[in-house]
Amino acid sequence: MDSDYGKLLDKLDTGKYKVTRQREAILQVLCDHKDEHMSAEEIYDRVRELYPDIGLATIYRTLDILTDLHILHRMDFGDGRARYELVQDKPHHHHHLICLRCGSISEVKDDLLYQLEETVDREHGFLVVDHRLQFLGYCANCRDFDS
Amino acid sequence: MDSDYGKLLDKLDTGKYKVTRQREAILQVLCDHKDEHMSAEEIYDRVRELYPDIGLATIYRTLDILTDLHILHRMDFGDGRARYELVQDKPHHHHHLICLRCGSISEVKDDLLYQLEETVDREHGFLVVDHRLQFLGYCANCRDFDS
DNA sequence: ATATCTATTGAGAAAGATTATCATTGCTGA
DNA sequence: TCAGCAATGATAATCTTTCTCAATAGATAT
Repeated sequence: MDSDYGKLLDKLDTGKYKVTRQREAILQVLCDHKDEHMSAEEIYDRVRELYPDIGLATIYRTLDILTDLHILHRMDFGDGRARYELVQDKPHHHHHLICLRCGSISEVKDDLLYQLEETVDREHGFLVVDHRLQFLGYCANCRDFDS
Repeated sequence: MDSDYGKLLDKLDTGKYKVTRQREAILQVLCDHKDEHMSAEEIYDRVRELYPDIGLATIYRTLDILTDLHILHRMDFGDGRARYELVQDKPHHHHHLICLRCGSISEVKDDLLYQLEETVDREHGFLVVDHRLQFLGYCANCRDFDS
């Protein structure tokens, strides 16, 4: 485990921000659901099991902070709400498979895009710092259904 | 020109939908600004120059229809609003370069992703029907600035 | 042309996610 | 203990998009 609860706490506790019980609870939830791509609302629901009186605004504020600290990645899958994912220590580039039927989101590892980024730099003078690649289609469970 | 105003009108006039003056004005604007990636609000502002009394709801409704008819592509660049692009006759796959400084959006043609889609099918059983690829970085004009 | 039948429209309300406001709470350090 | 200040919770506000509904306008038959 390269980003368990203890390490996340350390990343947050750098003097700039206080380690409060609300923030601890949020980190705990993120850590317990590493592989899901939760929305703010989903995180909110789960944090309230640990800290029932937390406010939604605190969730949003904390997610902003964690994103600034590069503890979290904010992603947009086009469903009208942001989703969050823990940043891994080794920045393994991966892409997302979004099922158009059941909405499931899974991942593919891949680094094939480096050559493409070079082309973009060379031919368009565009300096790439990040990319987003999403495949839309039907997952293994859904591809054999009609509708 | 493979998708000028006349052709667009024909695509809309298939019996399922009526060709109204509002819809004509919207098609005109889309046609006159082919290479921009306009939001609904931007389209609204431009259509009002041709048809001042049009309502915003009509813009949204028409963009929905045009998207259903595959005349338009709805895209999400993560800035909190949908953007639209005319579908070209030949489906040349292209990706978007989004400048983090000035917000400009330009395009790269590329088909390098086919092999990746095959891999995704073979190794994950995921049937790809579309993809979204966006590069984030700094365009030629902005890459030499500090902030 | 006229009447008729619907699809379409415009205005405004409503929804849903996110951000801003502000009084209150609770650390922290002298 | 007290002062100072970051953090919090409740709620209002914002922003894009969708919904509702009465009024309008296009197409067709007369």
